[in-house]
Amino acid sequence: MPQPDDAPRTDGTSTAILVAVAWPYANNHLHVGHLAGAYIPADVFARYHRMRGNRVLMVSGSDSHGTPVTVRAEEEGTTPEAIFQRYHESFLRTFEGYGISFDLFTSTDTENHRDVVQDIFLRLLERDYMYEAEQELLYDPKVARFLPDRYVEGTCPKCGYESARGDQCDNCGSTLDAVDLINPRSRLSDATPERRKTSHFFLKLSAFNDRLLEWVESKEGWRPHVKNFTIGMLKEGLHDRAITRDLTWGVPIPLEGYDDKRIYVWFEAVIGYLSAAKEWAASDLNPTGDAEAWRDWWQSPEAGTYYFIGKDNVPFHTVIWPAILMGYGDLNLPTDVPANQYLTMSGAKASKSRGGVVWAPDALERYDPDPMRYYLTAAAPETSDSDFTWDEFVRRNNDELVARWGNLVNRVLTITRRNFEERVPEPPAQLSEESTALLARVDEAFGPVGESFEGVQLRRALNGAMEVATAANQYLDARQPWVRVKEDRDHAAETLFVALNVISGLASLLNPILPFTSQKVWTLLAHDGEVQAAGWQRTPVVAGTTLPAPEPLFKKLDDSVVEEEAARLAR
RNA sequence: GGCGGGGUAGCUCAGUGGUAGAGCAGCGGACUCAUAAGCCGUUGGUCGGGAGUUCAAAUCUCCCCCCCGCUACCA
Repeated sequence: MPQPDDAPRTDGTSTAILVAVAWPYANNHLHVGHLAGAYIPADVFARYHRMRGNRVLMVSGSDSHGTPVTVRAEEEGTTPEAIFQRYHESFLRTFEGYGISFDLFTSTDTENHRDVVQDIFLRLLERDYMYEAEQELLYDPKVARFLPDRYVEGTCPKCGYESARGDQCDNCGSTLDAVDLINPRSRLSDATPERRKTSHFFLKLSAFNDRLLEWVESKEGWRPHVKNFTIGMLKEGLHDRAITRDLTWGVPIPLEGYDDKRIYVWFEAVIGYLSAAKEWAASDLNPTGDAEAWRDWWQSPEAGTYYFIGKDNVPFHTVIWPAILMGYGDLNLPTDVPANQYLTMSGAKASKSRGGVVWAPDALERYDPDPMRYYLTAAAPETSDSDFTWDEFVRRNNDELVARWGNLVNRVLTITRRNFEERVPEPPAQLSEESTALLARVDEAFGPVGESFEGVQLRRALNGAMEVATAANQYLDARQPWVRVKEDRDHAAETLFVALNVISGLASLLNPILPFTSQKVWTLLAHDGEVQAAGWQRTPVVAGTTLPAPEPLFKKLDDSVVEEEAARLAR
């Protein structure tokens, strides 16, 4: 059977890698925090594995269901479908613009997803991992809807704070139960909520507690905050959770007599990873035409499955989703969940609801995707919250991309073309020691840089590649080809030949992070095809090749950008 | 409150037992091919505080202080 990804391999093996990325909630545009937290790391990881010749399937989709979508629709006097559709399209444009290379970006609003969810629901019910039970919840009679705890406000029974939310008091920090609030009122209508009994399906999470704990404790290499947080949760003990709600917008329950209830998003959305893989396999996007191809990623024991999410999503991916998978059976559990922490905006937490957000589509109107990808990778919140500042963006763009890397390419190509009839010069039969050492340096970098990408230590990978660019600049300064070309042409020829080869290696090393400009470098070196298809290795630059005229890879940004963006943020 | 992450040079951060590191900023220098970019040298830290283990601790243990997040019927 032909493989969906037939890129060359460097080590003779090809592994199925599922790159599963958080499902954005379709109630607003994406901001740079989303890009840094999930989409860019996922894409960098996926592109690296494609270069390695692995079969990558990268999927996600819009989360179309949920109370906020419904509420927003009512505010705007439109339908949840219309809200979801608007932002789904925005997401697709954003991904295209930033080069986020999904194999499929679908949504939870598909028949396929409904079928997959209902299949899982029924099997878990059949296996006694679900049960029906009655519970008492708050109901808003004015809008005729049961209220999530968050949508109830009232006086905190512990501290007397008058605007406590149903789930937690912002004043004293206590965790609350909405039915305990004094003078409760609905945030949807200001009506006084009433208690009503309602029946729901519960997922028996408690049944998976021990298995989950054993599984997580066996995981090596997980980020400390992900692993420790999960273990802590499991040691405290899981409680069963209702997975249905009294709603009409969502996946219907596949049983008679539940027309006014829906399967709730937190159970249903994570299933999207599986339904998206199935949708992809059955679609024209799958070059093999084999609708069962999804099994390569979900059932093969050699496959790797990686989930790129923000830290607020950790419990759903390290506890609930694995529990569902265990209950259903015969499906791979997550290999790793490299959740990122938060990206703050000049010190403040990025938030869709509050201001101070850099919107992803907006930023792309003023800046190129690669500098954004570079900065958001270099400053990614991998181990702790990190801060986005325009000052740092401008500095990294100017000092690192323009001055160190872009200028390296530009200066080498310019000197070469001017002095060697626009061709790659012929090196001597025997390279000097320093030339051999530099070529070895770039070739050997593929090892550790690759390992860093595999371990989702993207900042480390980026630094590993950029150090090679520094070494190349040092080499050039030491050998001064612009001087030697006048007195010892062979010496300069060797220098430039080696430098061009190092640049070729760097284009590949940086391609996962900088796909647009790496391809540009590829073209400037007169290589054929795509850098990605050349594999995870340096592609030799051949003497005698005619080189096209270079043009700058990156634009230098003026410091005034910092004030302009600050003014924009303040609006 | 509980749990988790973090507190290392002016700034952003790397570094999990063996004589404190990078980039930027600052200072000095040589060069001039290149988007006035690149290169060399250099100033600068009692590694949050305290105690302990060890021949040796930023790195392990305990206590304390500070910042951030999570606390699952919001996703």
